[in-house]
Amino acid sequence: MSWTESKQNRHPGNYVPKQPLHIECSIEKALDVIGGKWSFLVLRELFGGTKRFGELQRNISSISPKSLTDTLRHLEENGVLERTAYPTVPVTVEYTLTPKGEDLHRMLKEMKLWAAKWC
Amino acid sequence: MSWTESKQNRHPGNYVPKQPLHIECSIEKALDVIGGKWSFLVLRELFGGTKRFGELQRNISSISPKSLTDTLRHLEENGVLERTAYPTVPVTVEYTLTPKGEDLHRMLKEMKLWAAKWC
DNA sequence: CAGTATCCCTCCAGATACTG
DNA sequence: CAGTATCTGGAGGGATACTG
Repeated sequence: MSWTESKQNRHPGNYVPKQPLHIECSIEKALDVIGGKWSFLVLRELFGGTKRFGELQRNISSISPKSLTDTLRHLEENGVLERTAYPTVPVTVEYTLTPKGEDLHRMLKEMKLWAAKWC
Repeated sequence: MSWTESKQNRHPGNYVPKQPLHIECSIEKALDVIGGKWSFLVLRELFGGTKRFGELQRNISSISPKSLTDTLRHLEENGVLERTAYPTVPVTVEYTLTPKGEDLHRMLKEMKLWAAKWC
């Protein structure tokens, strides 16, 4: 998908950090996961438990199916959620946070605390 | 600046959250501050102390003056850094984190911890 | 030195329509 | 139901040249 590629290009290759590389790389990775336009809204839904495609689409009312798919794929590729398809007719698909995804809660909480304090 | 407006539009108005509004609004605000393409690289420079425009431009080697200006303005508008101009010839301008900006450190640390654990 | 001012162009987001 | 396919506008960002 183009999103992944473009996000990786967000900081052009000729930037050479002077401090240990893993610092900003890891921050960049975290931003890559939650920084997308819809990512944290989807994550927020899933913190409330497993959800299906249609539920997500309804709860995040202005999202298009394309954007939702893109977001879900991106989150899945990053291992923060899991997609499960059941061979019913019609098909049933569920999205659930992985432990890695659940663990994002601490990060988001800090963001919330910061904003609560300063905004 | 168009950036500010566009960022505020990132979540279209017709999305109506079902849980307390301040939760995702605050997360959104935090993301608005650090989520920009260059934001956290600039912030990272400033965590190391006050810097001048030219220093920032040199240290973040691939950034254009336009993008650097945009990023600095955006951060200034959000109150995380302060711009100080000294009437020397030629002009001297310094950028320093505000307490609000310094306080972002906790957030970024959590992001780093998450990535260190899972990536 | 620390920016503006333009131009240009890529490329993603959203809308819409369609389908296994 | 849970997505793809396709088209599109317009913002975002780089390059370059210029300036108080």
